[in-house]
Amino acid sequence: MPRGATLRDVADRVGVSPRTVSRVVNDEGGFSEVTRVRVLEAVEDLGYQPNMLARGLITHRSGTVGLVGVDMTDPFFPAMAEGIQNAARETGRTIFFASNDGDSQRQAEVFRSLWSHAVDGVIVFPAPGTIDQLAGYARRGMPLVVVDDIVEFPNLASVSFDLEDGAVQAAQHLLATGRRRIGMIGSEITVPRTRRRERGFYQAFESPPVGAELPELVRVQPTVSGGAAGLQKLLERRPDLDGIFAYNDLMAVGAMRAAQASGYRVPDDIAIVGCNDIEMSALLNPGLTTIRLDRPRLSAEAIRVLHELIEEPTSNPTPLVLPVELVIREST
Amino acid sequence: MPRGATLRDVADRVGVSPRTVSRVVNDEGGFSEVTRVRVLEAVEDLGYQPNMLARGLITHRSGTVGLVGVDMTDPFFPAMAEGIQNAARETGRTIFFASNDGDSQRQAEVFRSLWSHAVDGVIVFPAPGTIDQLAGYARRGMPLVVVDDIVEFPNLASVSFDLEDGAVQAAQHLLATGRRRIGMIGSEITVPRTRRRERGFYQAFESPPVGAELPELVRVQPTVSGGAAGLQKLLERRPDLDGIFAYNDLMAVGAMRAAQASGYRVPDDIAIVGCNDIEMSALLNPGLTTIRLDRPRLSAEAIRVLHELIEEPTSNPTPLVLPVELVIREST
DNA sequence: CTGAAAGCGCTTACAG
DNA sequence: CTGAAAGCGCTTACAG
Repeated sequence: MPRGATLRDVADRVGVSPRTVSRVVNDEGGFSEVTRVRVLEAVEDLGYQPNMLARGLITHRSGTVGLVGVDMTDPFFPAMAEGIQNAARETGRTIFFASNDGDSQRQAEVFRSLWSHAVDGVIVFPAPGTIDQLAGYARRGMPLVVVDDIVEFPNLASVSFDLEDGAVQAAQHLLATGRRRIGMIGSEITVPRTRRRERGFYQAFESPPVGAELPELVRVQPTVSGGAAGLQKLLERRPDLDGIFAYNDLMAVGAMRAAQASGYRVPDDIAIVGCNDIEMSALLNPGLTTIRLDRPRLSAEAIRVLHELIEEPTSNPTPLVLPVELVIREST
Repeated sequence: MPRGATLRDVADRVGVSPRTVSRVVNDEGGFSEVTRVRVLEAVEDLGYQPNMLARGLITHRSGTVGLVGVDMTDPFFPAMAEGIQNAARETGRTIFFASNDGDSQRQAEVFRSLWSHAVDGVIVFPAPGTIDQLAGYARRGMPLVVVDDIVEFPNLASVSFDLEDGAVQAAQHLLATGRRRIGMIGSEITVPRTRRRERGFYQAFESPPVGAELPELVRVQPTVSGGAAGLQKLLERRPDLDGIFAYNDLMAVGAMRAAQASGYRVPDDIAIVGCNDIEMSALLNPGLTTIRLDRPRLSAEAIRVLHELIEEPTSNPTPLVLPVELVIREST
């Protein structure tokens, strides 16, 4: 941490008090045009940059926002993080970034650190089972936005995608295109958001078309290899399976490769629908039919809601749930 | 930015001076066991967390490190960022994250902000043409590590991959597997690192096998659609092309899809080699032969070198260039 | 082993 | 329109 010019350095050069420089730098008004020009010249000459540490100590605004993801290598995450980072910059805030690795302990460490650094607020993709932990920070006055989950708590907002409906759309699409023996490869991580996707999936079978059989469900790790394992399990139960809905696109890819390796053709023998529409999905062969999430929209809403919370900490915002859309490609 | 318990709150509760609490919290020694226990109890009870803003103001160590990427949605980046973030956490530092979008102006904004927040150092994937900008910050005392480029400057280290050799390996592999009419799809962004890859590519043709023709080169945007356009351009020049080396995997995917769309079989008619080994490359059909970069290694080295620079700001580190490896899959 | 004083670089509240 | 004083929450340098 190098030392640059200070308010006093600028003041000494111009021959005014630090208070006057502060007024000009923050454009508070109450100074003459001559003073303004001379101060700004000195600021330029000395390369003065205000020290946010000193400013934050007084104003209780550090100009920083925490972004806590699960794992940056999740292909769903980077586009969201990029959007959040851009939106934050436009409001003059810088992003602290950290991963919780889906682990409650690690998330606790991360929040301790963010608290120490006096962040103005945090956007978090919560580790499973950490809502109480988060609510604790919200109670202590930290503005918090939970992404990808539906939570109601004072000083804590939540924004998420309507993936219950996404699962309905996926299953209905499989049924509408003539599939009758359908399986879902779900996630073995048991949190409300995984359960919602399963609920939507089953909901589509409440008034099934003629000939549709009861759907199958397996739960595996939400990874490529998990998806492959899930497909194997489903085929053991039911070798004549003709449609798959996977919890996410990575699992769908795994299932697709495993099906092809077992001699099934996609989509001729088995149709596959994923979820998330990650960048890779359009580039696969065959292209993956999936549920598209408007990630730029979620990024923008998350930052917007967080800023509202920062300005008005007592408000009790209602959870925001964004619509999703089926994208049909060659895998169905 | 909420207000938590302060050193004084803890001191008042125990009945000692803030100075004593400071000693215990920082484990400086010079206190009795009784005092230690009572202070730590009070710290626990009050949920005291040191304010890094106040501490940083005095110590000139903020406990933060900047990570400046080009664009988080570049599939090469997230695994690196995750590694850097984990390594930083182990040394008790938190990451400020920002993208420069490959733009010099934006990078300048980002650095102004990082300077204001008094980062202890920065790891940067530089925007094209910004070495002078970065050298300026290094000169002002900011420890800096440049990734993916070779730079020599006081107080500034650089770590990168030997992609000149990677290009040699790629071209030699194409030649060794019998390809004779080979093209390279290069990047239109003109910086030393793109030129190095082209140099390596040509180097492999300095003593070519019998029948090998002079290679072709086109330069396009380093994206999927750029790769597709690049392949079209190469085929216009030379419809009997039988081997391609692409600047990165995204371009290789674009070239692969474009070749297939034009009726060429991969690898039967045209073999394709990419570069970077992003996660997607193993999941394509056919799987992409490419140059693997040891990203965890680079992350670890970047943080290690940065910490050395933070401890010893005057040292003049030699650029670190890491070896790379060809990964053969079905596209060749 | 412990504490009073000064000060990091700013802003707030006040006086002129 | 301008400035002197106090203080944010800590650490440093010193005294006892």
